[in-house]
Amino acid sequence: MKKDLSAPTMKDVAREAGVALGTVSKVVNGLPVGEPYRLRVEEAIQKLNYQVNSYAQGLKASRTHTIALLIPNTIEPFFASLVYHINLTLLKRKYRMLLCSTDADPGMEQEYIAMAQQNKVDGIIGLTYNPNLIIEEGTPFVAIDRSMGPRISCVTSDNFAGGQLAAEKLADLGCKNVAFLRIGSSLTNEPNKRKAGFENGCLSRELHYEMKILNDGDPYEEFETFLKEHIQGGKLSFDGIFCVTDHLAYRILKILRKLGQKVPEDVQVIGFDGTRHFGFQEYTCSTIVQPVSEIAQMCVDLLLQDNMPAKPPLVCLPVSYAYGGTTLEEER
Amino acid sequence: MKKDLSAPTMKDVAREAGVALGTVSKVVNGLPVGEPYRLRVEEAIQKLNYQVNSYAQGLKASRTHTIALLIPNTIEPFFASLVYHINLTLLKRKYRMLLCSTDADPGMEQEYIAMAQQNKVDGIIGLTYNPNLIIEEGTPFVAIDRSMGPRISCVTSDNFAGGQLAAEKLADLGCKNVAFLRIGSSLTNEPNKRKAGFENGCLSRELHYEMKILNDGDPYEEFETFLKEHIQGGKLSFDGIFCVTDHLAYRILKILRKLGQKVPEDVQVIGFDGTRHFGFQEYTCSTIVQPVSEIAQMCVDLLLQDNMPAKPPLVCLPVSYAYGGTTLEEER
DNA sequence: TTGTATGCGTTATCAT
DNA sequence: ATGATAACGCATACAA
Repeated sequence: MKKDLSAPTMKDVAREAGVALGTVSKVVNGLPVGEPYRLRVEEAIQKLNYQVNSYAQGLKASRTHTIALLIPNTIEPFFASLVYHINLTLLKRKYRMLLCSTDADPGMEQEYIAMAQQNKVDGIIGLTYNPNLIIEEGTPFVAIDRSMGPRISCVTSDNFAGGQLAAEKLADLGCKNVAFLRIGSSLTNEPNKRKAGFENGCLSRELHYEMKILNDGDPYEEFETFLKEHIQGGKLSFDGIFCVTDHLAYRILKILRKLGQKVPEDVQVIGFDGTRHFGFQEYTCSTIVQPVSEIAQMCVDLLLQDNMPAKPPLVCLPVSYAYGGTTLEEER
Repeated sequence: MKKDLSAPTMKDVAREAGVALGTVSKVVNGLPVGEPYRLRVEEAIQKLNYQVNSYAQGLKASRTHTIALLIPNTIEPFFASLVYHINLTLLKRKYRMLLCSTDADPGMEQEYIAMAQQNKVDGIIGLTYNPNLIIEEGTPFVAIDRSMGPRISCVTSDNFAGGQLAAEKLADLGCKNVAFLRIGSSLTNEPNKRKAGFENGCLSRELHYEMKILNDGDPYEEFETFLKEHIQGGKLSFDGIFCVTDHLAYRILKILRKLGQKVPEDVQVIGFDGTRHFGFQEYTCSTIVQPVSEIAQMCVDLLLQDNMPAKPPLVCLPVSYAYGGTTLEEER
């Protein structure tokens, strides 16, 4: 018996089965083939433990059944969840995922794109921060949370509606004077619309509001200072706070605790994202939940263009409110 | 000018630069080439925006610079952190990562291995649960947290030492009667040694302990029952609890709160993993921290066998204790 | 040192 | 329907 140092190839299978190379290829790809032939080939495949070589396939067909996902990291809950759901969606379609964790570094993002292109991926899904990212004409690309020009679809939550919903919820829950807190990149991106939505919601419900907006790198202490300034005789003038992310809400909750404010009795807090403890447990705070699974599905659908009408420039998916302990319970 | 529907190849570059194919190959791979040639080739590469085709490379060289990572999901913090750090380590070595999220499903794990093999990965890193996982002889494999036979290296934290450390910490912090709580798969794996380590630590410090061990699927309520049974007149008989993971600790903390027990005043709690809020914030509880970055590095080193002596069957990396609010502060 | 030729494993286009 | 043969883009042994 011959020891195979390398894996068996179609040629080996063909020889074993006593048929021609082309026949084996057809069997492997499920093309019509005479029944007796098919049987013999399948037998040979079993016997030799043959597996197709995706690299040879990809070289020939220039379709690799692989996509690249560019994401800042896999650790922050929202990103982690995106990765998980995109992976799941791809798996159903028998696609592989090349994970590209970029740390939100513009240079790294660009490098990873080059890598993906060299790797002949069938497409790229990217949650990126580089405003000047160069994507070659021929590479299908779907962006998450950031519009990147007309050629590229962008998938995102309905951030405006989410902000609005937060305002309405706070109003429904009895708030009279609320605050919007934000920290994040100064780049224009879709999540920025949460602010406008919130303002809109406050206006339509005649809810008084103030805003405190920081940029990445600004010290969180400014929030503490801001809140302190609004405390008179131990009482915070706000009875509701909308934080642009659950992550921020977490930090604000800590500050509030430190300042002796009770949540939700003294002040109610709503975050954004739908982050859960340990991924699958309770919400970390009352929150506007992003439809991560739907976002994942939409990205993949758009990228692979199955039964997709055209290439919509911007797809906004509906968000929902979830109680997470930092608001008063719904009256019912 | 010819419109390229497909990307330029080495042949195009060679023609553009007026040199032979082989010369271009050498330039691309950094092999010695006459300076004037090199210049012209590099110019042509710039001009045509040439990129190597990894698939052609891989087919020829049967090295793909790609590894597959099998992991249950990317959502639970410990897994998410592993993915992140492994990705980082691979990037430094210019390796790509095929992410395989298995949901800890034995069938899926096996399928993903076949996929990885078809994709000619240079190796696989796997945190898997299938006790009968079949890995072909020729595929380099490094396991995390589970020994998989003599041929395969396993990388893990020093779980035994971690358990022991937890016991010692509790003793140092004044505990007299402690409990060990565990839930998880009944499969034998490395983290199971936490129990033995804890027992050992208790014994050597003459610390009285009890255990409550559940298996996956058992209802968490049993922990609540267990704890209730140990409350006499509102007072819990345990003054320290070691939970096998931070995740479990989180749930136990909720139960303790419900039962009116104050942490850390009435009872101190130590978890395992080193989970942080939102990935980068404070620890979710006082905990035994796994050296995730080192684990990642070790896995990759072992897999790629650079300056690695032999193939050690089991590598245990040192853990450390971190204060996270659920124990009394260290006296100093 | 540079150029040429062959083959990697597959698919697809042909005749048969 | 089946079988031979030519690409796919690159690396490399070998000839120049």
